[in-house]
Amino acid sequence: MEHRIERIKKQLHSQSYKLTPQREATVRVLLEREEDHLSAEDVYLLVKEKAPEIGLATVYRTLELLSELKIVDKINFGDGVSRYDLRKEGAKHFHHHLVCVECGSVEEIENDLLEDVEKIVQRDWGFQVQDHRLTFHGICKQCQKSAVKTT
Amino acid sequence: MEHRIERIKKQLHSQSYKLTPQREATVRVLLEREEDHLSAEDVYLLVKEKAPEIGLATVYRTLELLSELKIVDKINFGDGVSRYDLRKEGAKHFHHHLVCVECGSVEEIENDLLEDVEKIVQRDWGFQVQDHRLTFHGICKQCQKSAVKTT
DNA sequence: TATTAAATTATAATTATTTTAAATATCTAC
DNA sequence: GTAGATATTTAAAATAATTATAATTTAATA
Repeated sequence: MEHRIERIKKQLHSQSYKLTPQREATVRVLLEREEDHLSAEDVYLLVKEKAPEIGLATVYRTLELLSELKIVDKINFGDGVSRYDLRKEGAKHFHHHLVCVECGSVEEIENDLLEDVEKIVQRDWGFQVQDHRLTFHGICKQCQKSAVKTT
Repeated sequence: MEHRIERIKKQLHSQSYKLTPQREATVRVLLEREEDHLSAEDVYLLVKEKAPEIGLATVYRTLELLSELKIVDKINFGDGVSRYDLRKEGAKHFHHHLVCVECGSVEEIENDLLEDVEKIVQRDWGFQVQDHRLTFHGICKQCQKSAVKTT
């Protein structure tokens, strides 16, 4: 954890941004809840536990900054709020998501399943791919099981 | 065009929804601008030309309804507004998008590039895929050309 | 063509996010 | 260690997107 904070501190400094206590608290929340997909409001409430004086606008600004630096990815699952997802260390690509339309759970897929597809896009459409967003909507394992039970 | 409106009318009636002039005007705008990715506001302004008395809330409700009936797909490119994209007739899957980070243009890919990937997700993650959202971010053909020129 | 449930209008309310200006704090260089 | 320049935060207000409300109107059916 401390190691990752140090790294982020360096990333900020290299662009002459400062690591303020508010920013550090925000990053810590993101690290602690790495598996989740928190909205700005969610992050705000959690950061408030560490740094009660922080304002919501600061959280928004911090998340925006981390997003620019590619430390977090901003995603939207269509529910009206932006969510922020920490990039895995050393990950070349943004990971994919499985959103269950029954229970709303969100699972992550680390494997890069799009290598071939990106090659095709590059070759056949002449589009120089930099990043992607891939989300599947469907029924998760758990909900499939429950559906069988109740049938 | 008239044929597609008729079909949509039947789809509405089959769920006991009415095809009001406002809804028809909205659908016509979507048909006329099939290649675009209009926001609710965009649609509203265009519909107003045909039906000046329409309210923005009605446009939102209509788009929401069309979305439920799978006549349009609601997408979000991360710019804070939802966009509405007419489903191609007979398309089994939602098409993909290429968003240029330089000029903001959005290109559509009709081909289903995810068949294999969906099989893998189904098999290895036990996730029953119903739909997907795939967007690539990068540099479009035109912007690549201009970049070469200015270098 | 009268009926009835569904839909629309206009307005207000919510929710998410961003901006502003004044006050404060971080990091660098000394 | 500390001053100073600059970045950052705070708090509040503004903006933007979307949804809800209640009264009025209208589309489709019999």
